[in-house]
Amino acid sequence: MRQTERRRRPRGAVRDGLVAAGLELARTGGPDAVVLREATRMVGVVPNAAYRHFADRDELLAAVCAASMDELATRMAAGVARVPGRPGDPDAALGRLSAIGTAYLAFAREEPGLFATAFALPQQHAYSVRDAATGPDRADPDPTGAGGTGADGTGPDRTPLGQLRTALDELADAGLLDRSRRDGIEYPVWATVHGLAVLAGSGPLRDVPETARHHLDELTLGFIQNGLTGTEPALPG
Amino acid sequence: MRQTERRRRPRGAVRDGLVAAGLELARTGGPDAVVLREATRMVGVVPNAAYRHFADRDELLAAVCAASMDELATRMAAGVARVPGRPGDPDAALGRLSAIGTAYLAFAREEPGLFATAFALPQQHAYSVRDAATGPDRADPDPTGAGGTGADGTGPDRTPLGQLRTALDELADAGLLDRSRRDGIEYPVWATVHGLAVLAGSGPLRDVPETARHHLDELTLGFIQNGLTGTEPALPG
DNA sequence: TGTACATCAGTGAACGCGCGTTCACTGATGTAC
DNA sequence: TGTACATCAGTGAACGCGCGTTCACTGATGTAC
Repeated sequence: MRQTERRRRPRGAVRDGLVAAGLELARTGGPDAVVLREATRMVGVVPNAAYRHFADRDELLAAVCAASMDELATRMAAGVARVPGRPGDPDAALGRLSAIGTAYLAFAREEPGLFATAFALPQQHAYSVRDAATGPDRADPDPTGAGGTGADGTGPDRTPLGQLRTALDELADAGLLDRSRRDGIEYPVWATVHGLAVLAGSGPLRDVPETARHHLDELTLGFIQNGLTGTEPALPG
Repeated sequence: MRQTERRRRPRGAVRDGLVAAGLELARTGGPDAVVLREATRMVGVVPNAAYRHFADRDELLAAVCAASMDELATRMAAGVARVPGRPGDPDAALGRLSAIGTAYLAFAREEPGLFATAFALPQQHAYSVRDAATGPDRADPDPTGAGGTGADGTGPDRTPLGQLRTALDELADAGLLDRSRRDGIEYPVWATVHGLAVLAGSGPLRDVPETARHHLDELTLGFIQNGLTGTEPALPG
């Protein structure tokens, strides 16, 4: 590979490569590990070449954060899709809500670096999940929490919060969640799962052994279900 | 101040000063802002002087983390102490539990840097809350989550988790929390409050306006109370 | 009570490191006529 | 279809920065006799 190789890469390959490299760095060491020079090294390009594609390091980090969040959303969607049962079926509704929580916790445990990165908003450059989309269109995370189900013409809301809302709507449709309590309930539920993920991932509970960890997961998902429906969850197995 | 000033400081003053300086840095910018050289500058001492008191930067950070956690514990204890009512009184029990959550959320909101630092365990040097104690003795945070109320002869457990356990015990004593559900319930409750603190502090909900933030707080504390006692919390005001 | 000496806690100078970022450049690609 | 030229996307070299950390030192403090 001499100077003939200068422009062999297809359009956008370097940019995509930098984001992919940043994602690998984030996977290993979290957002702080997303080092611009290291990413260019991995792509096989000179450091300042990155500035053809990003204004600065923070903009690269924003892209990596968005990609991490997209990865989480994808895993959650896959977990939900794996649960059989028609909409309106109470068991299916409970199963899908549980799948959402389980996928969230599994991602945090299996990919702690990416999980931390997904929620590490860069200082300067806001990012939307849309930026990370490889598929068609996505909606913004609605950070104001104003509410609604995201049916604003941009397609289903694939963000974690959007998927949670969908599951809670289904729970209400199935008659398991009182309608009067539906409004805004996604935030306490989200907080509970997120809190456990953080405490057990990088927080004071990070050293609990795996069996106890699983127990905490079930205890917490059970607490949520009880808080929503007033019923204890069925014991698995 | 010439060379005569060389050893004017009382014993331990530099070490304490470094931790205090680190705490101020953490208050402003979180754990990453705890820069050894900057702390020595604030104390008015040459950079390598820090190595008389700490093995390396990480050990300084550990002390600052412990001090941050202690600050949180102190605020929680103060909030609980402000609630009147004898032990066993149901209203008082609910009030103290609520005070714990409120103090936790208030600390996260008012001191985001310290809150992040309290939960940013340094890589190498584990810390215990005992390290940060200015008063007599304290118990360790029991990171294994094995359980128990911490009555192991080391005095009352002032850690956040310990205080939460005390409040939940009182709730059970008052008959508001079913004894069969008491065991381990502190973890889902902790996770819920912690999750909201993180999401609203540095997470995707960090830009919600203050009134909505308060609404989220009440919604979440209400979710917890409902999950524990099966009763909706009384509306304030 | 006074002296000798070990220890403690600071100074001064320097190090290597890797980072983000800027500058002037050059060759390859795509477009207009 | 062929040529002229603007733009794009890379190179090469260098910068200043502040960091954590190490070394040899020195003066002040506390202790033993």
